[in-house]
Amino acid sequence: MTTQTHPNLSPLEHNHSQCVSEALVTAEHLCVERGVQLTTIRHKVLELIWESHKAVKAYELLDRLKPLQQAAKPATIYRALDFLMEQGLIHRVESLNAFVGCACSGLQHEQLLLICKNCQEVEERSAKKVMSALSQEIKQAGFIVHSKAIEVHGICAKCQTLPGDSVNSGVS
Amino acid sequence: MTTQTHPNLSPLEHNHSQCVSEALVTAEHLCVERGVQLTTIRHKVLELIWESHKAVKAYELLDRLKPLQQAAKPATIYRALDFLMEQGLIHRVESLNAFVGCACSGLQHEQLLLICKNCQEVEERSAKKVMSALSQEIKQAGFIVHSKAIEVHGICAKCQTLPGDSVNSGVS
DNA sequence: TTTTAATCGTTATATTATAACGTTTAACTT
DNA sequence: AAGTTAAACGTTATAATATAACGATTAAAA
Repeated sequence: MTTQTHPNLSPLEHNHSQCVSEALVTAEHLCVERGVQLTTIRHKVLELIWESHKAVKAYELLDRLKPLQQAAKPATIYRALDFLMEQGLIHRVESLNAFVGCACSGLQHEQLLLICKNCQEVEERSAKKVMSALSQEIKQAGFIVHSKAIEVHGICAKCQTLPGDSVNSGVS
Repeated sequence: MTTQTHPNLSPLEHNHSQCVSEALVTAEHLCVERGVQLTTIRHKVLELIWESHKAVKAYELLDRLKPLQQAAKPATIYRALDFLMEQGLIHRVESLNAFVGCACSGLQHEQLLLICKNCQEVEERSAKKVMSALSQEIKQAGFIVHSKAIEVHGICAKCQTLPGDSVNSGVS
């Protein structure tokens, strides 16, 4: 297995610190390019989100931010999340009311999210064929798109190989 | 324009009472077939949801149920919604925390939802090509699906032809 | 008809998110 | 560099969404 990227997520199975630093460096560059401020708070929140590839809840982030930022309140987190979403640095997982780092920051941004019920990790896929079929369908409907959410829940490849949890089996 | 179905939604532009009664009759039949109880409360909630093709919030339903059901409390609504979702009689719109009647009840159930930001109506589409591309993509990822949510926000065809609201323009 | 399971009533509370307003900090203007 | 404006943040309060828990009632099964 390579250590370059996250072929199938999980801090244990890829070089996660590299994964994180890539994301942070990219975020820093993008914010400079765009003339927007990746403030200390925003940077910290982005780091916290990137601690794993799991979808993370706003109030969980708040709990984890408080030790680093005494004054942190719900608004602190939600403002940071709003900023990070506007900049395409994180995804909101609509079906979980949760958030996850975006590995494709700055590029094509609406992605297929594969959300594992067992390990909570979220895999992003650009799914080009899905996206083009979707664009066609939308065009046929005469609909003007503002945003898309394509979220699939189930069990990821990694968890399928694991024993127990009575977590396997499902519908295609 | 035909009065048979909802070619492009909105109670004003199709025979909505027929649309509703079809949905209710289908629901009643399905529940009998399945040996599950479409109780008075559940039936009322389903009717309320079908009052329009808009996505409707749980607490809005609660307010509208109260006059018909004195004892209604949040749990009353959420229990009914859970039942209706289990039976595939409604969709949960994940990106709005809201609910909408399902016109395809009992059939293939995971659909593309086109959600209009202007009129709040939700158009369901089976989008076969999208679904098959999605299945392929998921298979490639080695992922086992439990559920899918495919939600697109934007402006529906009908609202595009309307004046004002500075609601048009968007990305494909 | 007894037993069991499903549904509902009720109270309480957890979770998620936003509003509003004043203060501080950063960026822009001259 | 000083004054001006806009962005970000602190803070309090509260709105909106959702679930837990437990007893009472109703329906179904044995």
